Amino acid sequence: MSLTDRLTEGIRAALREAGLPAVDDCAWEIPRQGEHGDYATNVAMTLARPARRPPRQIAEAIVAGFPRMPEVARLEVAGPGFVNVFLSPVWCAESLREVLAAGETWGRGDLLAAQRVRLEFVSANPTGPLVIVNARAAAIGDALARLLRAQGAHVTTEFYVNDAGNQFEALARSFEARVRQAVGEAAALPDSGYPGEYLVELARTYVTDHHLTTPAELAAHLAASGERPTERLGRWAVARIVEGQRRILREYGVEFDVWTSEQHDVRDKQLPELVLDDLAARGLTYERDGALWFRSSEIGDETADDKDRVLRRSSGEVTYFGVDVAYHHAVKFSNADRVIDLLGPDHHGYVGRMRAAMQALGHPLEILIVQLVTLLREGQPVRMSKRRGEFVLMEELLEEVGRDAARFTFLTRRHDSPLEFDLAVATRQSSENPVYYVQYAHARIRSIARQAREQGIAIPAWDAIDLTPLVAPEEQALARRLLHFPDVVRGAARALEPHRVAFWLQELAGVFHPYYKTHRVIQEDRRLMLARYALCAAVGQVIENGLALLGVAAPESM
RNA sequence: GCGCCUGUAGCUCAGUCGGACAGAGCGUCGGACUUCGAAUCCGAAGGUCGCAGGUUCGAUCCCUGCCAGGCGCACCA
Repeated sequence: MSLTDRLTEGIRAALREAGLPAVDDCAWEIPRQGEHGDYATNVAMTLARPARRPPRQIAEAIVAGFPRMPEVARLEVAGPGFVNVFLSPVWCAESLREVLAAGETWGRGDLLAAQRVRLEFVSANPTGPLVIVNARAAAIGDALARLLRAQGAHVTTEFYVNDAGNQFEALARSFEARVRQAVGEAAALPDSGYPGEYLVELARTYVTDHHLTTPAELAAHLAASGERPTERLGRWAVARIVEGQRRILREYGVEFDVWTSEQHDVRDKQLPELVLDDLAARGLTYERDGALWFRSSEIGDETADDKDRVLRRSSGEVTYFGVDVAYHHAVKFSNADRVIDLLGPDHHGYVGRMRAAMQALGHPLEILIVQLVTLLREGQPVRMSKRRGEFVLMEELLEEVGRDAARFTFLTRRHDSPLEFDLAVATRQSSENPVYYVQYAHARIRSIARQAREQGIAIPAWDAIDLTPLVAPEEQALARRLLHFPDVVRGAARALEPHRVAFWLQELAGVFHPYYKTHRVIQEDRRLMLARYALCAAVGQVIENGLALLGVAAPESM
């Protein structure tokens, strides 16, 4: 049971004692002002109406009837009726033992125990290299997976490769034109093609790999395969592009459990036809103008769609929407209790119909929109458009800014807030980036351990260390802050907001650095030294745990 | 026209379930290295929380309207 749970029990006991109405839960907040205590609750104010008594009077009764607990030094009534709790300094110092004993598990919880979660993110189209917004989605998605796992969830991460339909056709035809050009043939890009330079390079690789130098050789080569040339070339290009995306993500520290091919795993298995029949049997569709429509506008709550959507075109081809509905129903929800999709901002017009379809099928789909990244270089906007072939690659971001700094930067913003990212500024300031502030605190702590080893100082087991010398305000502040960590992780997991962890780590480092500056660990007073050593070890452990949740390294030295 | 997101310090952004005096980083200005790492620390300046109403003990937060910026509104994906 966590500290706040125990405090809530104390409140409930006090309410019983005073004959006041019971409460299920109790909102504990950490006051900004130190003089308002370590924890505060407004429970007396919320009880004022049902109990028909003034809030301050209720608060007085709570304070009078609160049971004695080793955690709590004293309580007081403040302001309009807050109950402020002051923790016992001795108990706070002792609580470090719990952090040290828990080690890398400190911060984990069971909020989502045994829950099966399917989490899809990035899922960039296989029409070119990954760009900045993909890096943002990857950082957020990966951190979410780690957060949910830390709360006991079984998470399956997925990258969905949209290698079918019109988009694939456009890519395949563009690539075919580039290959033909590469052997000297006069071939024009299709109107809706992709003009980017990368396809030119990829075509060059293709003809080199296959030892093709003339149009005649290319023609013979394509004829020999027996496949439709566009199809063959398109498949080859997609495989190469997806492999490139996977490689960059791996360098970024992001690995997916499942890579799904729309062509092989969905269309070839006839899932759309099966699910569309199922939808029709449930009366959720109708035919009009030769097409099959989904009754989006009639289904679901007020957040649902405002018009009906086509599932199967009059040509007989299933739409992207139809395929997606089928895949979510037949695969994702059949293997998971929760499905979370991270989508790009260009998809938010799509959310309504998808949510309506999932509601109709009884599936609680959760969709997070990762907002746009506006890329700047020296304050000037950089257009990101695959169609114009003018964009900044995720690979360049990793080279210029680095993996840890990039990930941390993305994780210090809410996912639904548009982000401005100035490459030049990020590069110039990289040594002052907040991520290094946090990492540096960790490296300093490890440095203390190295120093102790070099000086031959023996560190006993944590149990054998007396922690009562930790009475300085800075030491108490650090110990109390470490107690918050499990609550922070739980809150971030519940809200699906990893940025809370990133901000909290900066605050922790912001308390540690001044402490380090003014309080020496290694010193003559052995009792004090060991107590401080244990405190620093606990801080280092929590920084490591927090950074691990974000997929950022906790270096031994920098 | 309709829908979604956003509007908080010069810039980039936090602000939990409505709570006490509005927060950080960067930038600016002024200081601190013979002691475990100066990627650090100490101090200062910097605010009409877009605007106007409403709800209530209390609103940056919830509701309504307006203004501004971004994005989306296909038998595309």
